[in-house]
Parts: sequence; structure tokens; C-alpha cells
Amino acid sequence: MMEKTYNPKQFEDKLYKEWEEQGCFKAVRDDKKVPFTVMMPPPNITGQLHMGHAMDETLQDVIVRFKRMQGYCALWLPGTDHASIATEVKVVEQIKAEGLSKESLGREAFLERVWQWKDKYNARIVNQLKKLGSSCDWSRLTFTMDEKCSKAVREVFVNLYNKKLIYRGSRIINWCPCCKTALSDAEVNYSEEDGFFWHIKYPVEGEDAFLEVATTRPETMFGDTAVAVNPADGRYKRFIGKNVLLPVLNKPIPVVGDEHADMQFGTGCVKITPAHDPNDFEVGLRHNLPVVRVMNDDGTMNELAGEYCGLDRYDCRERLVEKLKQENLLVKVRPHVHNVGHCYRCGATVEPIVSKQWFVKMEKLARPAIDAVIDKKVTFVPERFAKIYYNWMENVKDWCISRQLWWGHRIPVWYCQDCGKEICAKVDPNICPVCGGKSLSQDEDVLDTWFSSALWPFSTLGFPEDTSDLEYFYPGDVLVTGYDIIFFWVARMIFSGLEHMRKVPFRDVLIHGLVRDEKGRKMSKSLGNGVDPLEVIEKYGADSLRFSLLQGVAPGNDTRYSDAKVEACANFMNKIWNASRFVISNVEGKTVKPISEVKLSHADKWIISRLQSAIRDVTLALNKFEFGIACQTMYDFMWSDFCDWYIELVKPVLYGGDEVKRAAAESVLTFVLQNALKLLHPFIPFVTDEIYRYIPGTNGTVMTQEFPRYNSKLTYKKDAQAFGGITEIIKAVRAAKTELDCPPSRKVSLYIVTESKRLISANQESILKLAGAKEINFITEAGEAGEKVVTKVVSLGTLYMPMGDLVDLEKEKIRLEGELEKVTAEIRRADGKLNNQGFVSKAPKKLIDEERAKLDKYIEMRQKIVNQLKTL
RNA sequence: GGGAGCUUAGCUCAGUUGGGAGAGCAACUGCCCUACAAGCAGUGGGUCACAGGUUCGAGCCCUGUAGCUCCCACCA
Repeated sequence: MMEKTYNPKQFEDKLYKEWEEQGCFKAVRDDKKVPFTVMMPPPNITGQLHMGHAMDETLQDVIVRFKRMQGYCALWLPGTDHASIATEVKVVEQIKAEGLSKESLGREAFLERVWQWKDKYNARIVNQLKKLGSSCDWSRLTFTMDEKCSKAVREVFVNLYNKKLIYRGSRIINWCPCCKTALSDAEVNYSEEDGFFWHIKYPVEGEDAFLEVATTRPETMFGDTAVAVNPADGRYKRFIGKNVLLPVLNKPIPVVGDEHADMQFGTGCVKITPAHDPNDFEVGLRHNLPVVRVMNDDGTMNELAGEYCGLDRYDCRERLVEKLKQENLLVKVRPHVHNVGHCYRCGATVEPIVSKQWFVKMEKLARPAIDAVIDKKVTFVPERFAKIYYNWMENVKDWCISRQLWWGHRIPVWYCQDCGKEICAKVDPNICPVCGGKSLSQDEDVLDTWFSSALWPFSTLGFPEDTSDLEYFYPGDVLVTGYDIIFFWVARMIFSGLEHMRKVPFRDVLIHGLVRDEKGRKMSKSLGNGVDPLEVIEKYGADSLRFSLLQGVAPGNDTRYSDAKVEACANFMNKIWNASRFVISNVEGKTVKPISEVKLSHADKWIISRLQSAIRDVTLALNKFEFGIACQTMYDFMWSDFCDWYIELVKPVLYGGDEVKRAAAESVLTFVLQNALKLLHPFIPFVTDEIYRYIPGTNGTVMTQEFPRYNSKLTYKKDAQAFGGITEIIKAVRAAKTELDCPPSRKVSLYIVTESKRLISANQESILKLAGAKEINFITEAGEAGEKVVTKVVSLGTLYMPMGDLVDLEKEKIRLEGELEKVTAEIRRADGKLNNQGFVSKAPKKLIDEERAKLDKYIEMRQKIVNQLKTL
């Protein structure tokens, strides 16, 4: 016996455990099956899953369950990411609260702490994924710092190094003074900030003249090694080759002519600080300028800043400006809005700084990765995201992969203390291969997190070993992720797959939007508007949450989370629950015949036909990753067709005395419910499986059943369509009663003029029950129904309902006139179309025929209404 | 500076080969009818941002305009 109310808590955990124990999620190579591979984007171990994850995981789970039911060998490989910088920031915060620091702990002890952190959050994330119902293969759970991932990272690093695609060099990088590490370009977020333009005098050496330089960062002045003017700039041309004196330091620096100086912008004179600005760095290279770094790693000024040494960059700025003012070198200060880069993890203002770092040379890697998308070896869904990808890939600069952090994959490079040789090796070297020296020290830095993420599609399957899994499951089929990490991750997986596996890592990239809060804001910690998926599951159940994240969402679009939406979905779950309870209570303990062995009524055929449409539409939608459409289709089928119509239609049959008809109804109810549950299962796995087990004749879980297939033999086109006429009659009677304020409980008599007597007779009971009527009389003309009647014209004929005193003939006349007007408008519309030469000659024949049929129908209806009006 | 998305019912949003505008929530009316009041039946509500164009036909395709959001690049 099913419980009376839908209570997900009673079965969600139980079912998950069972699935897991029975090995339902396990993907083992099976050469009789076609593999279908989805690699879970490994969530960061920085915290717990948020709504965005919940959506991401749900989408993947739907796809995987769908494919698994379709008979694929479906692998959904789960994992978590060590998230180098993000996690390190978190753990540093944590130990700071204990009065400790990274440095005081030392590398080893610190890493010990991070591993503890990892264990805690990894477990939490796994638990959350399970709560959501994720059907991933837990036996393959991978952490990006697992042995196998480390091996893959080593392999790839060394290979790229040997191919000279990884190099070490001094370049301008983004430096986070707070995390004290280099960042890649992708890890910097720019935002507009109000700042100032300081106009500073640089006196010309040996002349009573000066160049006015405008800068937004005066404190970098100490690192100036030139002033640039445009060679075509008449104002300053003559100074090129001369020196100016750097204020405060009174150090002579040359004036150079360079296109970089924009004559229209600022004063036309640019201070050149190669060590602290990417453009200036380039200018410096062109003019062979020295690179003078004036800042320390923590954002304070170094000894080259003279008296400002040790000061924070902003304090230095303030004092320096003050000094310039005193020395009369400050011309003016103008407010200026400019874009400032921030660290994507801690938010601190990043400082472009010259630094010796490791880089991946992108040029050769990018081209094939671009071509792979052009050649459709990888397809972005929706397509528009390919553009974003191209744009980034085509302009990509070399990738800075070294991080001055402790948590992460250590760079596999050693330096010989004796001969200075740099050794890059897959296995830790003991002696220097050149001089045999034994004092080797490993590079202190770790790799960018995304370096290991980029290998995820194959490192998880055993690369660099030639494993059977790799052969079978690689490349993956679909990668599901948000548009925010196309650059970080998707792009890098594509070029890595091509470079190291010679094959793209996946066929489709399904990009989804962000989950926002009720007001459309991004969910974030600082706003405190995040909603914890676990809390929602606790309150409404995982199925409701899942459905709410899928429903009404267009591919790639952002969506809003709201409790109201989840509540509406919970109502749907409740609806499914109760409808199922109804069906099961009627068939429990019985042997139900297959529908092929019973005589089907019009209503039976109609609902089976509707089911076929639903199966077809859901399958089509899922194949195109249109989850919103799939949900809507199922919702309508389940709620409107099955519950509101079919179950109501079947009640008189079940409660009537005809055993044969009853048996047929039971067959159909069972058949439809069973199929509907299968159809719904990928979306709402828990409730469907819980119910499925109560259906007589089922054995075990629904998740291993075959996904329903559209069967054209079960569409019963003619009968199903004919049944539409019956529902029309029922609706007409209901509407008439409401219009007349007739209580639903009051049964009316129906008089019908029709040419479809047989059809209506066959469905008489349904009409009586659902319309709230007591009898149906077939008549040949209106008069037979009496005087005080309400008239409804429907496709199958004209309905008359004598309603006694409830009928106000005047009102009835007005109402009919209104209907006449509507029908006339329809006739005008159809007529206009059919009289349009263009339409008739160019529109598809099917459409024209349909339009003709409509016109005929409306003309007939108009005639009936006119006749009726005459009698009033 | 370049690019993308959005603008449809009071609210949140669907609407994918161009062929009579939809859902949920809210509102209104009436109903506890043995699956479900977390429900049932019925009703109202939209020049589909604006202006042009293509087409027999445009919410959908093209051009432009406005507002909002986002991404990339960047001005020292």
C-alpha cells in the first residue's frame, strides 16, 4: 500500500542506497553496448555545492539516466578538484583564525592541513551529490590530486616541455599581492573604478623645459625607464633622444619615440614602466629599456623606491603625490574612471609585474582547437557559445601556469645546485644527468589548477597508460558546464585532448546559464543570497528541486531560483503520487493484461495516443538538450491528459459493473502509468522509482528499464481525434453550467442534434459523469429540447440544455450573439486566407486543406447558431 | 572599442525548421464529486520593446533604434 501523501523523505535516501548497492551506477566496459561518457566537472573542494552545481549535476544526471535507459553503457565519472589557489586561500584563512600562518607552519604541515580540509569537504560534496540523486559511478570517484591525475600531469608537462611548448621566462604577469602568486589572464576580473589622472612634470635634462606625463599609478614612477612620445607628434618630436629627469629620484631616463603613445590621449607623453605594465613591457623590448621592478610580492615598495621603501603601494602613492605637489611637479589631478584588475579568488587589485614564471606556448595548440570546433568535431550547444570560444582562442596569449602556492601539483622541474642544469622529468631525479651532482632542488611552485583540469577527460580514465577504459570511454560524449568557465576549462580541455590524445575530448559542449536569486541577482556569499540545495531538498525533496531547475529553462539562459517554483514542482510530485496511488489501488494484487489483449475504448485509445506523442516529444527534446520543453511536455501529459481527463473518464468504468470494460481500463491505466514513470524517471528519479515498484508485474527498479519508444501503431489517429469531439462536448456543458451559475451538483439533461450518434452513445457514460448530466437525448431539431434552453455549438453537433428558471432568454441571446461574432470572425479569417492567391498558390497543401476544413466547420457552426437565434 | 543575450499576461518565464499567442504563480467565480483542497471546474488578462524591410503569411528571418544584463579587449 502506498502512503497517503507524497513524502520524499521516506524513500529518497533508501532508494539511493539501493541503487548504489545494486551497482546501478557502475559503468563497466561492455562491447555489446555503445558507450556514453559524461565527465562531471569536478566541483572545487573549497566548500559545498550551490544551486548552480545543483543545476549542472541535474542536467548531467538527466542525460545519463536517459542514455542508460536507452541501452547505452553510460559512464558518468564523478570527481572533485583540488582548486589550488581557492583552497589555499580558504585554508590560510582558517589557520589565520588560529593565529597561525602558512610560513609558521611550513610547507609540509600546511599541506597536511589542506588534506584534512580536502577530506572534509570532499565527503560533504559527495554526500550532496548523492542527495541530489546523481547516478554517477562512485567506484571511479577521482580527485584531481590523486595518483593517476598526478601521473597524467607529469606526463603532459614533460611532453610539452620536451616539445618546447612549455618554457620558463620573465614576463609581465598578473600578480596578486594578497595571495602572493602569479595568475593567468583568465583569473583576473576587471571592473571600472573611479581613480585619478595625475599630471606630473618630468624636467628635460639640461633644458628649462619639461614633459607633462599623465598617469593613474604614480607610485610605479620609480620603475620608469623612459618617457614615450609619438614620433609623429609635432609637440614633442624634438625631445626624442634627449633625457628627462625622473622626479624625486632625479634619475635621467630617455625620451623615446613609439607608436604606443597616443597623441589624442592624455598629454601625449607616456611614462614607460616595463616592469609594471604589459604595454610598457612591449615598448621596453622595442627600445631595449631596462626593466626595473619597484614592488615586492606583497604589494609594498622595494628599496628602489627610495624613501618609500617598505610602504604599501597605496600609501606610497599618497605620499609621493604629496611630495610632487610640494616640489611643484604636480600639474593637475583629474578624476578618471579606469578598469582595474582583481584577483578572482581574493578580490585584491592585481599588479602587473615582471616575473619569472612557467608558460605554455599557445600558438601551436590553439589552431587545431579552433579547427576542431569549425569542423564540428566539437559542437557547442547553444551554438552561439562557439563564438565566445573562437574569440578567446584566436587571441589567446601564452598561459602562465606557475603559481607561488603550496597546494597543487608541484612543477616537475629540478635545478642542479652544482651545474645549474634544469631537469624536467617524469620521475623524480636523484642525480644531475649532466654533472652527476646530488644536490637537486625542485622548483618551489605549483601548477595552475586548470592545468590538471584540462586533462580531466582522459586522466580519469588512466592516461598515460593505454587502458581499456580509455579506449572504450574516450572521447566523451557531452560535457555540461556553465558559460563562466569556457575559457578556464572547456578551451583548455579541447586543446589538451587534441595534443595528448589526438582526439577531441567530447562531441557536445552543453552550456547552461547561471542560477540567480529571486530578484535576478547572482547568488554570492557576499550578498548572502545563496540558497543551499540541501535545505531545499530537506524541505521539498530532491525531485522537486531537480524539476524546478529544469522547467521553463531555455538552453544557455540564466534562470531564477524561487521557493514558489519549487513548491509548484512539489505539487506536481504530489499529483503524480496521488494519481499513481489511484491507479495502484485499483490494480493492486491483480494480473493486468497487456493492452494488446483488451478491447480499447475511445478514451483508452486517446490517452495511449497522447502518451505516444509525449514519448516522441520528450525523446526529441532530450536529444536536443531541450530540458524545458521536455518538462513541459511531461507536465501537461501527466497533469492535464492523464489526471484531469483520463482518470476521471475511467472512474465510471471502474466503478461500473462491466468486468470486461473494467479489465481494459486497468490495463490501460497500468500501461500508461508505467510508461509515464519511465519517461519521467531521468528527471525525477526518486518518486518514479518508488511508485514503479508498487505496480503489479514490475520487478525492481525503473532505472534499469528500457526508455519508452514511440510506437506509431499506438497512435490510433482516427479514434483519438474522434474522442476530441467528446471532450469538447463535456467542456461545453461545464462552461454552460458555470455561465448560468448552475451548481455543478445539479445534473442537467442534454439534447443533441448530431450526425455522430454512435460515437456519442459509445461515450455516453463519460459525458454524463464528467459533464454532470443525467441523460442524453438525441433529437433532430431544436424545438424538441423545450423553450428555456441554453445552446452550445460544438464540432459534433448542437447541444441543448433545458435549465428552467436559470435560463434568461435575453442573456442567452446576447451570449449566442457573442458566439456568432466569434465564429464569424473565424470565418472571415479563414476565408480571407483561402481567397488570398498567394496563400493558395504558395502555402503547403496540408495547411490549405486544414484551413478549408476549418472554414467548413465554422460555416456549419455559424448556421447552427443562426438557427438557434431564430428560435429565441 | 568589439561581441553576446534579454525586452511576450500583474509576476517568473516557455515558445527551434515562419502557418490561428502558452505555462506556472497571482486575480475572479463556483465546488470537500471515495487519487490529490498541495485539489477540481470555469473566467478574465498580451498592437509579443519600438520603427522599417523580406514574405501569401513574422513573436520567430533581415536592418535600424531604445532600455537592461553579461563577456572580451583596453586608454598610459
